[in-house]
Amino acid sequence: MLFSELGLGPDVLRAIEDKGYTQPTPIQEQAIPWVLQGRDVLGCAQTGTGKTASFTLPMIDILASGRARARMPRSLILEPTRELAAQVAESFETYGKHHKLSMALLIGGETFSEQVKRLDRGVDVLIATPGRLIDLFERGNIMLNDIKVFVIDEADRMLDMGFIPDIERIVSKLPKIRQTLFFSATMPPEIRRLADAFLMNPKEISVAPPASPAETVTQAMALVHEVDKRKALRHLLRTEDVRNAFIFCNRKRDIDVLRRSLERHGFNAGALHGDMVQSKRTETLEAFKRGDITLLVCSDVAARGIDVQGLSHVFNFDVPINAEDYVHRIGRTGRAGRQGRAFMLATPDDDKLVSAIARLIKREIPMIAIDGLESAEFGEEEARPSRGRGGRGRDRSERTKDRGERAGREASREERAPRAEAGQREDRPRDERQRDERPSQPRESVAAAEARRSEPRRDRDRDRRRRRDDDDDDVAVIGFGDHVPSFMLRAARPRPADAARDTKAEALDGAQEG
DNA sequence: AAAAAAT
Repeated sequence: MLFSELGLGPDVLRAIEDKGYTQPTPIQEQAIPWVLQGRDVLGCAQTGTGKTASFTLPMIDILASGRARARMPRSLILEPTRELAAQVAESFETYGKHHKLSMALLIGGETFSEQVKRLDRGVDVLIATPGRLIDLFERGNIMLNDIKVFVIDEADRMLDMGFIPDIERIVSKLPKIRQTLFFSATMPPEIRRLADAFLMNPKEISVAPPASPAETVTQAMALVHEVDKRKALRHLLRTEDVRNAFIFCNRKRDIDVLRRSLERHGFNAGALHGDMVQSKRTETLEAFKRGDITLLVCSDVAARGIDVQGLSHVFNFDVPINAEDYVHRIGRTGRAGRQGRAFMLATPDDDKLVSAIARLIKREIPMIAIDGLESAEFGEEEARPSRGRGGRGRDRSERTKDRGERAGREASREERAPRAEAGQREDRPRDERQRDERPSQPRESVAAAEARRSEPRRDRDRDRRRRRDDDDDDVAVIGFGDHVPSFMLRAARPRPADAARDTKAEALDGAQEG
């Protein structure tokens, strides 16, 4: 089957040809003729199947043959993330280059004024993430009365992200008579219900997931101790022939730490996650696509759908919490028939997550050893320097139990005479002991006291992590020994209330407060 | 054990 047989107009075909494509993918082959006929489509397809072009190509054709009324937008595409929205906009630009269609990319994190200006000039296509679209609509900047083609992309992910109420609101502003294209990688009952509500007599299309990563991506996993992860990663980066790679972390706060660590060791790394300002996100992704940056340390914002041509490697610095995310992450490489390689660093604690992944992909991930690193074993206790005492030599259930009991002890102590149980204090880390030297506050409820107590502890841990990163990677800092720096006994950013209390406490020097 | 999205 060729693109030229699908009923697309000559200008779109020319753009496709310019791009060097002749054969449509299965989803394009199945969807395009129906979309051109004006039918609603319910498409079950993952990213990487050529789904985006399956709606942009016919939409360009439809829009080209129609006319805008009072310059109102005639089509709307909703995407779950800003990067995906930007990618769809690129697709419109690529395939619509022989047309005079105008579009607006309406995503958060960018200034309103540019988007509003564009809307005022009149656009044919809106490509948006839900939040910004609603915002602009409520400010009266968008008319949705003339939307003829509406696309919901990645519906299951929208569901995961809690966007469904937003989508329902948006749909309620659209004309009842319209064409709706609805795409989802999976069809759980809630998604099916949603589709029933939004679509009219849809043509259902389902394509096999893209060649499962198992076939085009060579996978491997190293089992290492938490403290050795960065070293293990560096070893892989040096021994593998890495052209460019995504390095996935589970937590945003770990991303920049890892990026800096890589940079210190001479790697060319950027970062991408949802807490960065949008301009930086865009800039970084562009630099990565150009090859100015070769390593991109990222969160799952980049796990799905982001298409970087010819990505050679994916590294899972952390084992993903959801098994499906593993498939999405490694699916960034080995695309379009190319070979890709995916490595994962697991720690002894990741036992269950790794088996869940193996179950999902129906195969074991081959285990490799890293030269010069002691390899770890599943089920082995993992040293947790950042937790202070109680990490080594005891298993997790014991530790958890201990923490629970300790919390209980402290709570009851708070209720009774706070200083009475000196004997038990030796069980606790020194910094906590010292905290107790402060005057107690009898009127504070137990819950409030616990909340107050746990807050500085979080800040302490954060500081400790920062310190570790400044140290040489190979040196694990375990606890503080006998010295507790005074700043550790305060919150890192004292709120005015805390500060006041602390000063007061010092002044009273142990006296009881009323 | 997390991340994604409006400000």
